[in-house]
Amino acid sequence: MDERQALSSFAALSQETRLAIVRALVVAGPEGLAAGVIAERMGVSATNVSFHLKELERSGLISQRRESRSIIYSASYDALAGLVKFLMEDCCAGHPAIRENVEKSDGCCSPDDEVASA
Amino acid sequence: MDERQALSSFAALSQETRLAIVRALVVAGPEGLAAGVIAERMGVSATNVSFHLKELERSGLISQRRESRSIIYSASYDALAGLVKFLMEDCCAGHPAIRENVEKSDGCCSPDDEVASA
DNA sequence: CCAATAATTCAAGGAATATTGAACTATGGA
DNA sequence: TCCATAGTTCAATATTCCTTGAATTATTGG
Repeated sequence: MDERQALSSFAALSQETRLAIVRALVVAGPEGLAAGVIAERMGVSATNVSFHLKELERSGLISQRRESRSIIYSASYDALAGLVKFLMEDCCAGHPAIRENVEKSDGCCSPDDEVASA
Repeated sequence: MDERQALSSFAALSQETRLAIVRALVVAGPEGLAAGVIAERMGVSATNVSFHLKELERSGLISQRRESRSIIYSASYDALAGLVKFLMEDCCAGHPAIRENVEKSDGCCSPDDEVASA
């Protein structure tokens, strides 16, 4: 992930609706969600969700595919992982202690926990 | 780190000058850098750097202290670590594989490498 | 106290983003 | 073919963000 991409990703994630969309898509997994479903869940208009989805796609955080009448969006795990890495590298540049801090207090998921489901 | 803080942090990091400032401050360490030094390094006016520093402080990513005539800014490692964690949790919410991916390809710094310098 | 240094705040203009409704495109079924 | 469904694109407006120069505040040295 180069700086331009990171800047664009941060911008994409700095908007409430878009952050919520990314979260929903990450939870949804590779199957993704149709634009209409996303709009409904977020409580925004079709026009508006379309605008935000385009922004997210432009930054590379999500991708789309057509499936019959629907357009299905899904999270780009590579891009998300790349962004985390970018942030970590910036942190570590100064003080490795941060990295430790992140890993120690990680209440998210342990590496060997649910890997079977991937 | 709650959502509001994350949104604000992403917004702060989505601007070229501000991202460069954070990087410089992370490298500078706890001693930090004076506003004037930052302005000079970034090649922007005093007014402009002041604006961006205020934005960064508002989001909690940096903090300031006065030292004689200068105002010294330094990175908030806690906030940065919190942001990394926030992102990781969003990732992991869907697929733990991402976390593995981040850790595997991390060419940044190993936990027991430079910790002595902290 | 006065001048110099270091920075911030204010106000104004310009640029980029976000929101909305109307018009348009693509797909699938009767 | 015609219609309904699912989305997008367009154009206009509103809002927020960025930049700049001028004025202001805080600190130190003479």
